[in-house]
Amino acid sequence: MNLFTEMRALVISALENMQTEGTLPEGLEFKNVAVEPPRDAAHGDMATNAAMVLAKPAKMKPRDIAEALSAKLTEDDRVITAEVAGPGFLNLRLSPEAWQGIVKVALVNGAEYGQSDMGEGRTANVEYVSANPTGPLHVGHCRGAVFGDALAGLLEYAGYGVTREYWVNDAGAQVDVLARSAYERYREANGLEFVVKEGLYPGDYLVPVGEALKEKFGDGMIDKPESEWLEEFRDYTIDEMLRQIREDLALLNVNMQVWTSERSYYSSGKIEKTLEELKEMGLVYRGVLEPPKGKEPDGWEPREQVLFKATEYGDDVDRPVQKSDGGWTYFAPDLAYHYDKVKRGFDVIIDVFGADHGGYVKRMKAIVAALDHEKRVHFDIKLTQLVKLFKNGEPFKMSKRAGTFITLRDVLEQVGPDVTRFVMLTRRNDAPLDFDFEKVLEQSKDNPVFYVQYAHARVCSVLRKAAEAGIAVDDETLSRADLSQLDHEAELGVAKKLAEWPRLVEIAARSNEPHRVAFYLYDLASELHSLWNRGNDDGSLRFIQEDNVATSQAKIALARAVAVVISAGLGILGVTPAEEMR
RNA sequence: GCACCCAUAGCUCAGCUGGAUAGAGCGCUGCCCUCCGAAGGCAGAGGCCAUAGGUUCGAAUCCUAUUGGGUGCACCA
Repeated sequence: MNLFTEMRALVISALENMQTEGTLPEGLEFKNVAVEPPRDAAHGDMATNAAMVLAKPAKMKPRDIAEALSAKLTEDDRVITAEVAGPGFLNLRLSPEAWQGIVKVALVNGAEYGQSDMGEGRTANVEYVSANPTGPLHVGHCRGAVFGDALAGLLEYAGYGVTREYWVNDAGAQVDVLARSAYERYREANGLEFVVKEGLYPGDYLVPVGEALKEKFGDGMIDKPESEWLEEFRDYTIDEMLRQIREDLALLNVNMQVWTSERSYYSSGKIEKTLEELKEMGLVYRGVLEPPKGKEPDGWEPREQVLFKATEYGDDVDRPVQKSDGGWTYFAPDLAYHYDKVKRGFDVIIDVFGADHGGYVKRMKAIVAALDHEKRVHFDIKLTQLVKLFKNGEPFKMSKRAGTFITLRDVLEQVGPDVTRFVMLTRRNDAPLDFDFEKVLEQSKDNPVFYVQYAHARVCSVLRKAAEAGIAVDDETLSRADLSQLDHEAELGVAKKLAEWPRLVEIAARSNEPHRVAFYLYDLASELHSLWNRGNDDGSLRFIQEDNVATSQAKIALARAVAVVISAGLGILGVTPAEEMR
């Protein structure tokens, strides 16, 4: 239940009513009529722009429409006043009962309060992390992982059937490099000196791999040519890297449903098929690209390649799919993969990339635009900006050579998954994020993670205290409490915030912005803390009222409803709510 | 050179796909602990939303240009 959409429905039906009465002309479009919370609470509880939106098409003055509409709306029990204001806004003030009803709805529906049906059962594919399996995940991957996972959770909550997917770049030159790097560690495990070779991965994370390879092959591969060991070393090392990646993600509570292997595309013929189809559409040709102006790469020379006509769909240049030696470029499997996602029937496809891959957005969009023949798919790409690490306010420089390279696992071991996840979402995805190892663990009001967790824990504390005092506080009982006692403006304020929750979910889901959930939870927590603090001065605002079970239950119901929403919201973000703070 | 992202209080950032007098935290100023949790609370000051145009009833939000910052730019993934 969404009180805002209900009130919008009320406004629409009032407008239709006016049409049948002849006070408003027929044939108007109500699409842009909105009912929103006002920016300033002094303006009332909700505001509608109906009069302003309709004034022009109806050829009427906004105020005339607003006044007629006002008379209609106040006939409803829930609407106390509907005042015309400003350029033609209609400010609604709702009855206390309307807000008290929200508390009950939240308690009855529990974790489902706020769930939306805007997805209407449509399916969404969210691809994220997709880091190359050539090493452990680092903090940069972490943000993408958290963002993608929270976005997936958000879309689920909004009624989509969500697939979480990881694209494994297990093909191409990089994994051969990985195999050669593992080979050097294998030699080392066999007692030979380890030398850092140009172009190989020097990281010591391959040391155990080298040892495992020694277990497997003994010293038999030491002097063998590459052709004898490359394939087996590569497969083993990739598997091992993927195992670690899976493990790290699991520690972060990220669990992918589908892992799609790039290599499988090479053998399946999917790349050829996709290109064949594009060729039939006239979107593939042999040609020579112009060198980029202003910044000519070293050793540039004109070369004939097979190109995808990405410019046809908004890209800046056409993109090579086949190298001059006949091999596929990295772009070719991407083409086939995205076509595959389209063909798998998803209604929504989302790629989550790091900001350093921003240059790929246009070509990816070109792919989907070209291959989504029915123009059915909603395709979006979200970029996550860099994470800057700090320790006690001091910038923390990462360096592989100095051994200060921070892996995802380092972060999780120091900070834990809940804090990590929440902090990563306290900033818009396209804004850089500062992550301070000390500050994120600080237990103070300045730390949003703590602030939200604390609000939840406080409610749990009230429930425990009330139960000790012999007051029944199960949700069933609370939902039947006499909520009309929640008549104080501070209490209604909390209820009003709760009423915004379903609306917030839809806004966040529509824009694919899970950070909005985190900010909302902060605001909601703030409402609860504020009410709590007022209880310090004004005893009648405390949740537990001595010797008055009925009143206590009403007030506790409000608190519990807050906890229900915080819990649901944290659930979307993949964060466990705290029962108590220690 | 081109493309994409960004620019909002002294600082760090929100801002509802165009709504009213632009918000929060930190910092600053002033008050406040006999209290279901003061690891705080309440209040106040603080703004030309980078700049200049445009679109319209209405712009931080959309368009164009400019300035300043980040990222990326064929035969690597």
